[in-house]
Amino acid sequence: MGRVLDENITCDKCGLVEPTLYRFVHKDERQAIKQRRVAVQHVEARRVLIPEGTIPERLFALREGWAFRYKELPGNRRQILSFIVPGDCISLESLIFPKFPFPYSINTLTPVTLCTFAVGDIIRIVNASPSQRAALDDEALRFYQSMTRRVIDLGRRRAHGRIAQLILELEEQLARHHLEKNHTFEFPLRQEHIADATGLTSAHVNRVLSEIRKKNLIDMGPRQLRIIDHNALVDIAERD
Amino acid sequence: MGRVLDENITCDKCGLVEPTLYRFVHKDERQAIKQRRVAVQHVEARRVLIPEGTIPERLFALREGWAFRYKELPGNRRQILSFIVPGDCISLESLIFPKFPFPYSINTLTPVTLCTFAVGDIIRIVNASPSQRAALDDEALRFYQSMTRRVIDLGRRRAHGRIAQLILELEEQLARHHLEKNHTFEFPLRQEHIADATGLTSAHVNRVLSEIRKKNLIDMGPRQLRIIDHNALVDIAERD
DNA sequence: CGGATAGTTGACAAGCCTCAAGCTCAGTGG
DNA sequence: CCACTGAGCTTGAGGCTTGTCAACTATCCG
Repeated sequence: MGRVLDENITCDKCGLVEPTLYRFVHKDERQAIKQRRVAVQHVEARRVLIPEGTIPERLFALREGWAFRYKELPGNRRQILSFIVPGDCISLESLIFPKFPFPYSINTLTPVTLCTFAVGDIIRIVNASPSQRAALDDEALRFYQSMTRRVIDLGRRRAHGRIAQLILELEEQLARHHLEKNHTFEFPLRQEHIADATGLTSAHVNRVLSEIRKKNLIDMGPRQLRIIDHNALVDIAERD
Repeated sequence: MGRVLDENITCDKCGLVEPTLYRFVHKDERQAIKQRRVAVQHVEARRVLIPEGTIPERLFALREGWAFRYKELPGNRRQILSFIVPGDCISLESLIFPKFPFPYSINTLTPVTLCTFAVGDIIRIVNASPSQRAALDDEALRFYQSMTRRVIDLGRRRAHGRIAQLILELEEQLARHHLEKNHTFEFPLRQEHIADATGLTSAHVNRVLSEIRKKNLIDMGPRQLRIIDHNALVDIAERD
């Protein structure tokens, strides 16, 4: 699953040291975590990182690229649960719930660079201090809140609201990792991904997206998105 | 919010000692938890137990009756996130995430009897032993899995599938608490509740439910439900 | 018996899906 | 340099699922 790179890629050069896994670990313990790193890997787009049903023993920290959690259903249906962006911890779940058999899979959305650790090692390090544990719990909380919002979106909002909500949440998620500037950020999702996240079809996503663009609320460049009228977008997200 | 009963209602007489809060606590520590009980309360149906935005300092264990987590949206919309049945811990979240401002409310579905504790007390007791903490983590895991399933239902299933899924999950939830017998269990939900949980309207829920009943898959008595053809129901839940 | 609550049903409309065709654009190989 | 290809985007016609609204019925409870 992708080749193991040489050790020239150091954690020190990594622009994402702060936001990723390291946020759970005190500065003086970071040397310890670096030494635990098992591998640094590149993986292509559209590759399964964690197949449904497995209990991962490896923990991945996402340095570059995007991934997503999803479940496949009979009849060519697919539901995307959440997107994973640079600085996020893939399989965060296995830190929170060791021995958790994933009821969904994780897939790469773009080519990806990730650092690999043993789940047990990290759990031990994180649990060593209450404040590190608290940082992890914060992340778990955000995760839970995001699932809650998704249930609400899917249950009680229509296409426009769901899509606006998704865009706003991605902006927020990226902003937390300092990957957003002037309401502009990387946006590698195909319309099919938006559809599978919002419970729609790509044809309908297309229609809604065109509308939103025609109203000059957002601008979509090549793999990039800019929010032009933030307030109007929030309005749609809440009302629709 | 409901009157405080005298202390004649003892934990010993409580048929739900095992499944409720006590499941997180070793047998020899149960005396300790009993002494922490702040109150035993009756609350009527349709009363807010925890309003959106609050950080509960009280922990409720549900002895009798049902409740539910829900979020209200502009335009008379309401999304029910999950149902809480006898033996469940209301505001389980505040054990897992202390200082968690609820992004939704909790309401009684029926008249309810609940035991009240201080969140801090219980957290201390539960964290005192790894196995107690593990029992809580198990519960948190189930909670997360159930949210995941709901996202999948709402995103990628249609009315029949969502409703079948809801019925099956409730059966499972009640069975865990030994509140199910011969595929029969208490079922106090109005069609409106089913609608708000599945993201449908009560009119449509009615149509779908009638169909399912006409096919003799389930039987609905007064506040009671019996699953007649379990396999067929599972089939609908997965395919639809 | 009266009043409230919940369930049932029908007609119609809206939202979204399905399917399919055509388009754009970036890559690829001759 | 250009045709070819494939992936993704766009658009349209028609149909299905579900929503909306309203009237009616059933049931419960005091």
